[in-house]
Amino acid sequence: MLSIGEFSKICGVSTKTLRYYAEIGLMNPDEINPENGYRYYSIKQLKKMLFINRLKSYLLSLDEIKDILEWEEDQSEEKLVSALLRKQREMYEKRNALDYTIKQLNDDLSKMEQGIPMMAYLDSIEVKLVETQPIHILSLRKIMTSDDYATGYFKYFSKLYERIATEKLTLLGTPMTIYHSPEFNPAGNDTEFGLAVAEAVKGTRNLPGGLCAKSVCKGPYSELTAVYARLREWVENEGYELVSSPYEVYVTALDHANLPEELVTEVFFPVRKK
Amino acid sequence: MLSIGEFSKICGVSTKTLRYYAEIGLMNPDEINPENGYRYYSIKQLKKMLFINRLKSYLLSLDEIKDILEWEEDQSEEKLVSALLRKQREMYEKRNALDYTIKQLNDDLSKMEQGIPMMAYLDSIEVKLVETQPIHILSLRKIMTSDDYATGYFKYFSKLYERIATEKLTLLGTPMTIYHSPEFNPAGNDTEFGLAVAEAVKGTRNLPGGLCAKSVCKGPYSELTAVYARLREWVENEGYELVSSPYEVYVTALDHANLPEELVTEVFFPVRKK
DNA sequence: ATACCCCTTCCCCTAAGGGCAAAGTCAACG
DNA sequence: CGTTGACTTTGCCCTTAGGGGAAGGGGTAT
Repeated sequence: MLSIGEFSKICGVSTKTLRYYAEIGLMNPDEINPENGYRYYSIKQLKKMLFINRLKSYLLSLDEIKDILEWEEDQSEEKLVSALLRKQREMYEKRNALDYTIKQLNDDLSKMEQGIPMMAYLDSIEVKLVETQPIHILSLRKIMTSDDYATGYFKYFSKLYERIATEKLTLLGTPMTIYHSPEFNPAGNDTEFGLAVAEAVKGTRNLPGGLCAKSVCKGPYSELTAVYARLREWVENEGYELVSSPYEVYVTALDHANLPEELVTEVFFPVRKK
Repeated sequence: MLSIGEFSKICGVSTKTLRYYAEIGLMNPDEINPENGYRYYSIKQLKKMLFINRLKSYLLSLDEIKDILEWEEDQSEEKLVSALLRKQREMYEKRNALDYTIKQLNDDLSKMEQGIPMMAYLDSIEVKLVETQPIHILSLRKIMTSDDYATGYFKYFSKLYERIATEKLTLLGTPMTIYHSPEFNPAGNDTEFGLAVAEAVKGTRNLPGGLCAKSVCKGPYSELTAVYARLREWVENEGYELVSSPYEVYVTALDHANLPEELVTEVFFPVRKK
C-alpha cells in the first residue's frame, strides 16, 4: 500500500487532486485507516490513475471519465471507442475554430501593420434609408441559442418551405428572421423564422412596411453585431428612432456550398423620424 | 442613450455580462440614474464593446483586455500589436498541442481497433535489476514546475557544464535529475540537476551506488509517469522497497534536433530486498 | 389604476482543483 | 522514552467569466 504522498509522486498527480477525486467518487483509495483517516492506495490503482490521466488529456471531463470507469467490463470496449470518437470529432472542430481565429488575428495584425486601426471596418459599413412594402410572412417563432442556430435555420425553414409546397403558396423573396427578444440572452433568443408569401392564409401574419435603415453584411454571421452597432449609431446620428424589432434577410442561403465569407445578409431597422 | 437591454441586444452581449463588466471596471455605463440605479450606455460604447468582443475572441482574458483599454491613446498602438503577437504565439502553441493530442488519440483508436487495450503498453515496459557504482555529481537543486522544465533543463545544465569547463573537471556520463519532493506538486517540485564528474571538489556530492530497478523510457517525457508506475509495481511484486529518491538519466539530450519520439531516458529506483 | 415588462441588488452555482491554516499522526533520531 | 520534523487530515476561501433565480422597485401603455 502507498501513502497519498508516494502515490502522488509516482503518478505525477497532486495530493489535492487525489483527495478531490475521492470526494467526487472518481477514485477512492483502496483503504482508509478508520482511526486516523489516512488514505492508502494500491499498486493496481496506479494503472487506473494513468488511464484517468490519459482520458483527461483527451479533454474528457471528470464526469465523463467517471461514467467510463463505471461501465467497466461488460460492453466497456465499444462504448469507450464511441466516446473517444466523439472527442475526436470535438477536437477536430476545436482545431478548425482555432485555425479560423488565427486567420482572423493574422488579418487584423497585417491591417495594423499598414496603419489601419483594428475597428476601422466599422466606419465603412454603409447605411441606406429605404421604404419597404408590407408583406405576408409564413413564420415560426422559436427560442434559439446562437449555438444551434445553424441547425434551427435548416430545420425551421425546411418546415416553412414544405408548407409552401403542400399548400401551393407563392414564395416571394428569400428567408428572413426577426428578433423579438428585448435583450440578448445566451441561453436563447426569441426568433421568428419567416418566408414572404403572396397569399394571406392561416399561419401567415402581416409584416408592416415602412421606413427602414438598411445595411448589408458580407461575411460570416459573427460580423452581424458590427452591422447592428453601426445601424444603431446611424439611427441616433440621423435623428431617427426604432419602431419595432430589427430583422435580417438572407440573400445567400446558409448552405454547404457557400463559404462563410460569401454570405450576404441584409439587416433592416424599422425607424421613424423623431 | 441606450438602456442595458437595448445595448445588450445590439452588441449580442447579455445584460448579466454588462453588469459584470461594470463590476470589474472593464466597461462602466456612461451614465447611471442616481435615483433608480438604471444603467445607460452611449452609442460610442457600442464600438468599445465590439472591440472587447474581438479581443475576447483572440483568447485574451478580461484582465488583459482591461489593461489594453487603459493604455488607450499614447503608445497604445505598438503595445496592442505586441500583445496580439504574444497571443498569436500562444495560439500556435495551442494548435501544436492540440495536433499532438489528436495524433495520440488516433494512435490509441487504431490500437483499439486491432483489439489492443489502451493501457496495454504499460505491461510491456521492461524492468531490470542493476548494481550502480557510487559517483560524484556536480549538482544544482531547484524547485521546478513541469511547465518551465525544458527551460530550466537548459539553464541549469548549461551552468553545470560551464563550471566543468572553467574548473577543468572530468565529465562522466550524461545529465541526470533526482526527484526529492515527497509528493507531486504542480506548483513546483524539488529537483536536483546533476552531472557525474571524476573529481570530488566543493559543489559536488556523493551519489551512493547500490541496487536499482531500472527502466528505459523511449519517447516524450509525458510517458515517464507510466515508467514510474511500472517500476513501482515491479518493486512491490518482487519484494523490494525503495531506499531513496528515484532519478533519471538523459541518454539523448533534449535538444531541438531531437524529436520527442526519439528521446531516451533511463529511470532508476534505488531499492533493497525487504 | 392596473398589468406587464424592465431594471436593480443579492446570493448561490459552475470545473478542477490550489493555497493556506489548524490540528492530528508517524517515523526516525537522540 | 521524548522530541522533532515530516506527513496527513479537514475546512475554508479563491480562481474565470459569468448564469440562474429571487425579491423588490420603476416605467409606461392601456
